[in-house]
Amino acid sequence: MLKLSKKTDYAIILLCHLGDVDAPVSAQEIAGNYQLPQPMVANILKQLGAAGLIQSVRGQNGGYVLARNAESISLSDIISVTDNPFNLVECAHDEELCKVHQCCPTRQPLVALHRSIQRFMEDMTLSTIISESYFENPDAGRTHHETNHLS
Amino acid sequence: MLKLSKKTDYAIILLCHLGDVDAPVSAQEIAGNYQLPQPMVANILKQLGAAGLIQSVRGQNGGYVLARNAESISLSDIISVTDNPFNLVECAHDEELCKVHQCCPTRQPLVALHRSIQRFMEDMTLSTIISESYFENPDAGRTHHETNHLS
DNA sequence: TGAAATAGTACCAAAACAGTACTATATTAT
DNA sequence: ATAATATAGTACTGTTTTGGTACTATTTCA
Repeated sequence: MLKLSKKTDYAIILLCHLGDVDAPVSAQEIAGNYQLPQPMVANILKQLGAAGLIQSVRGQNGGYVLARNAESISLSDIISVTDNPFNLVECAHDEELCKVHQCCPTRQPLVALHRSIQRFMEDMTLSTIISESYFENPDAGRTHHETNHLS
Repeated sequence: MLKLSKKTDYAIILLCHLGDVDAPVSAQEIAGNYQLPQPMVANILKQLGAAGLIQSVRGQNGGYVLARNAESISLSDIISVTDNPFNLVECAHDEELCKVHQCCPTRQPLVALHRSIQRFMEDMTLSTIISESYFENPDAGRTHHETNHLS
């Protein structure tokens, strides 16, 4: 349906948080902070860790920190982990998958759209996201940031 | 999962075909021509008709024709019918849906991505799609265009 | 040694997707 | 007239994806 999954939405929130803090942050801490389901958050963090976007610190007082600096993590990287590799159309990556790419009316423009989105997501880094997120409201300093997001 | 549905993929193919022909074309004819499931094609055409993108001609020798010229039908129009109105993120359309838009780290960049995609889809018209589709292969003149498309 | 973390899976319910089927109605050719 | 060929409208269904939970094992620190 051409929309991002909640997993991706959550992942961006988690990574933004990690990008703002130096010490390891635990799944529980983040889940509580944003009122997100704790097991979901834990699972997403595991996935992000397995993908190498974040690094884990095990044991008590453990948690997660960014594995690389926020400038080098793109929206595309995140979506690849939580939403599968981006594929607006199958044939965008492998021409062979479309048996009739020579005469297919949809291929050309859809691949163009795919590339346009792809490029946007590659240029949009975590640090950009963090710097663009605005906290201008009076409650910005509170501990809890309720989030009610993607469908 | 950030991909287009088959319905949308099919719809584009159908509309491209209608844009190339003047006389009404039946669901059966198109289904046979592109090797697509006939009931699916029929349903999509009904939906496109109900949405006002195409006009129906009932009775024998009936079928469908474009309701407006191909320049005035955008990819956005098509997707609205077959994929629901485009909503990368819920809050892109109604700020009130996000209880905490003031402090939500994802809102700003995701709305930017949403608008970027939206704009592309509005600028991409059916006539552009038709003119950009290439038929340079030797079989282009054949009656049947097999299509094996989106997942 | 116990508490608090992550690691790795496996599982499940609900929603969306892809496709089918059925009944009714309209138009045309014979 | 009437049979054939269309659309109109809608309801149904199996499969896949999504969103979320649960469980067991391992690591680390106090």
